[in-house]
Amino acid sequence: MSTGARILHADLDAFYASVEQRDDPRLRGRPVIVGGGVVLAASYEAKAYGVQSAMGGRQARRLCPGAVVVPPRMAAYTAASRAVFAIFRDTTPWVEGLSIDEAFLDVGGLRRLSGSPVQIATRLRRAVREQVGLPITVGVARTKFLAKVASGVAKPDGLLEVPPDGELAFLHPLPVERLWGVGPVTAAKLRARGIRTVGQVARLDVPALESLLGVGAGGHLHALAHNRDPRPVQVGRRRSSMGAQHALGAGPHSPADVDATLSGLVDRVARRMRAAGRAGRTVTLRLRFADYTSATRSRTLRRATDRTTPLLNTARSLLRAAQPELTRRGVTLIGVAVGNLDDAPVQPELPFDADRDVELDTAVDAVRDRFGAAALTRATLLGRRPGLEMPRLPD
DNA sequence: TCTGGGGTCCTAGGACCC
DNA sequence: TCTGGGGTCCTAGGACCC
Repeated sequence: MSTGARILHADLDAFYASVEQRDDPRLRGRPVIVGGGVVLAASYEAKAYGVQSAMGGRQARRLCPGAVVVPPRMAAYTAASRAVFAIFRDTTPWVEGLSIDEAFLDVGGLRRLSGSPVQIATRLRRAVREQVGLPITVGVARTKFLAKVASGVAKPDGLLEVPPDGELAFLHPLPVERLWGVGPVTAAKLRARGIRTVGQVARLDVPALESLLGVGAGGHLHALAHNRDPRPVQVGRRRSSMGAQHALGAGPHSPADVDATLSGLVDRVARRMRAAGRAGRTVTLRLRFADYTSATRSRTLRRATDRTTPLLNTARSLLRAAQPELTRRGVTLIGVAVGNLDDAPVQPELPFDADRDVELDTAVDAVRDRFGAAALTRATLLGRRPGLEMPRLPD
């Protein structure tokens, strides 16, 4: 068992923009911005001018007037992502996808077969370049967290290994913003205490960090600063929610307009769920108001569904309840997400399942014996266990 | 700096169960 | 009649990531 660096974090560089440059030679070497109203991705030539993801389009154009702005082509990005992930899975069966353009790979058991992790990473980068035509950066380390930090430091088109005996020397000089999980809010709180580097975080004790950031975040950050990250690479993770949202203009928007938008969103999500063979139980309505505050309203159904009608009815009912607030505060964004997605989407018809019946009967009897609860019916038990669907009830 | 669209994870209180 | 503790589920909000 190797305890050395064995985790790869592979991350495509400026993914959408790189696909555009690959497919249109005229864009190569030029600053490219993907997206219209907002920057979805910027090529490294554009980033040199200060253009960043999530930046407003107007500001981006001001920073980089020479940029070529292209609309997104999601189908092309999806196809490129599939090709790259095929190379990942060709490298090792232990692949944990994080998003459309990055993944963790555990190559710890492959030394004899494929060479050292750095050799494997080198070949992986070459394969992605030659077969898909895209630049990719790989971080190599003993933990997922450190591999992710390493790829961030090595970008773009780089490869960086953090050797196990050099972990803290690598980590501690870095600015806290490099830590995965430290965003603007946490960074500002730390900065207010004069804490700028990971090493400074590491010198704080847990109670100090917890009082500053809360119990969860404080403990988490303390562990990361000391490079404690026991999480294994997880294969076959599935998403737990699917959603769609749409930013409306400044408004005002009539209830009919909002409802039409809502219908379109629910329809889109429901179609995607059916295409993916997933069903869900929790419908969440997301709202953003004119002052950019936001709110969510959710309701959990008794049974999972992938049907448009019940999902839309639920979303509409949440919307109706929030209507006064919408009118008063002015709605600027509306979103719908379905969560609690089934783990077992392919649910064969269940005309009869003796094992389940016996299991339930036994459970009900045991509860009755112990609590003498005459009111405790089989139905209440079923209601508490949504995954368990009974085709028939006794009595 | 006036901000899209897709997600994950965490926290906290209340209801409810055992 | 009052009391205790552990656990899960639901809802809402928030931080963060790409």
